[in-house]
Amino acid sequence: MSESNDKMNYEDVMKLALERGFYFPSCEVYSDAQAGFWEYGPSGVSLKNKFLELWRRELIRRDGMLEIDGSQIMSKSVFEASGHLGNFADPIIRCTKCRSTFRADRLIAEISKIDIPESADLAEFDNAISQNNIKCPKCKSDFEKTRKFNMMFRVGIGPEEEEAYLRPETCQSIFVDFPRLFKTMRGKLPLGIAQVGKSFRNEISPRQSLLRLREFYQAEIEVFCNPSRLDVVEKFAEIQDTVIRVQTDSAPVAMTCKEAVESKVIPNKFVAYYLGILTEFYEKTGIDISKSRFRKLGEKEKAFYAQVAFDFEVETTIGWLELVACNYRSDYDLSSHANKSKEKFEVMDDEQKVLPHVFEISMGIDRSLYTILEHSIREDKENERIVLSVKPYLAPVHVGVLSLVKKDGLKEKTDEIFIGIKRKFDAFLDHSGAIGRRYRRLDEIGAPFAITVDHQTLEDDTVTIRSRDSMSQDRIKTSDLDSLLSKETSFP
RNA sequence: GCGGAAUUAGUCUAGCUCGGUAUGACGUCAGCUUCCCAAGCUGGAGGCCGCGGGUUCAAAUCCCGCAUUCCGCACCA
Repeated sequence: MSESNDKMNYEDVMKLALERGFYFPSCEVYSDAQAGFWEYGPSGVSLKNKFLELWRRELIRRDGMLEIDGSQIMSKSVFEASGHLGNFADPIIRCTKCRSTFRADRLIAEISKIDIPESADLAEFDNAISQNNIKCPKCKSDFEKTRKFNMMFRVGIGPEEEEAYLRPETCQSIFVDFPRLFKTMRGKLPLGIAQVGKSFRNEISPRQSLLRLREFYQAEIEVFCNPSRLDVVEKFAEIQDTVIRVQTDSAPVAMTCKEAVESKVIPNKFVAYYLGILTEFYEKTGIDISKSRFRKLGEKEKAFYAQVAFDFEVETTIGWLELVACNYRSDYDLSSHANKSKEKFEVMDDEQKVLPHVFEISMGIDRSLYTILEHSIREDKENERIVLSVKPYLAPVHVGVLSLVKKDGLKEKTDEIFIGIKRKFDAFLDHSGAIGRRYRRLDEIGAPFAITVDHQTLEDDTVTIRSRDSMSQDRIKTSDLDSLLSKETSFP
């Protein structure tokens, strides 16, 4: 890459997304469209599908995990057991005058130094506020009564509107399905169970398109393990020399997985193994790994169910973005569901009956796709073009099929070549306009190749194939197109 | 949710002060031209000016409400 190739920012990605069909606001023709909902267009869907195929290859198949597809609406009991009905709700207070909203527990703690657990009875907050004479910090007025704001979307099922919820994370189906899956799929610990799907959170202020949505995609992996065998990991050898970047305090430090375990930065080989294969996966997405870190979360930052937590974050032009939450959830989930449902969640491992612990790799797909776009898009000023230099196997379009000119039978020959490859590859046929313009369009959606039919094609059945990044062209036989494209666009 | 700014075609934008149904560019489509990198020529499509209400003979323009977007704050599993 020469120095004229400039990296681009959030605005540039947004513009590309709108103009080229990656993503755009949901319901935009109606004025009552709600914030926090976005649609993927054709280019976005194609990128997402390929990203998920890579995820399946690099994590699911590599580790022999099971993938399921659960319901998005789940019953009240699930979330009573999971703790989301109690803990996913914040006690909030609103000023009667300026209508500013605050977290009741945090404001009380800040002003009067009294710690009230956020799950406490609402009256406790009201009492503390009146006894300590707490007023709105902005306008000094009184507060309304404390109320709970739960970030789950409630839905009513059937004519009686039975209480149920849109899942706030996909993994709860994995936990409740675990006993059946372990039995019927002949499970053995450690066992990874994965799921891709939508989750729903009623965010107070959704922002920045794909980065904080109310309806979003997660790809979650829950690895069930025997907590006494966290350092007995045969596969560890595969990734012991893989370099990961870990940040425990001020700055990320690059180290191999082996070093991370030996220096106790990562608590055990089991966790290190998964952080290792996750890093290898993200390297293959084309995200710049030198701008990544596993940030170890402090006590206050961790989710209510997590014992140890690392966030996989990547630096972008709008700051560090959390792409994956890696949580060691211990037996929090399985024991909660066991207690609530009275089902047995213990399994046999090595002649020992255990209630498995869970290590979770909870990936935000939308944010990952944004980051891939931002790290791939560049302005090639020398050639006056925007190029999306994504990995060929992730490109929304693999190849453009162009006629140099429309006449003299070139159009027909081009159509014929297009028909020959369009089922196997994401190919885009284009006859209209100047050839340079057509190349530019393909550059913007990241098509790694363009094949062009010219007069010589009619004579010797060869075409030129142009590479997106170098703009250089080679002449090849049409009979070699299939094998060349297969090789160049295949997953690593 | 609070404060500030904004919202005009696929994208960017002029017009708003001082009311008379909208400007330009890029893009897009068709044709001509051109055998290789956003060229040129001709022609076309595309806007209830974010939504709703008010004032007025008349509203993109003035007033009110709402929504969305962006920037801060707060929140963020």
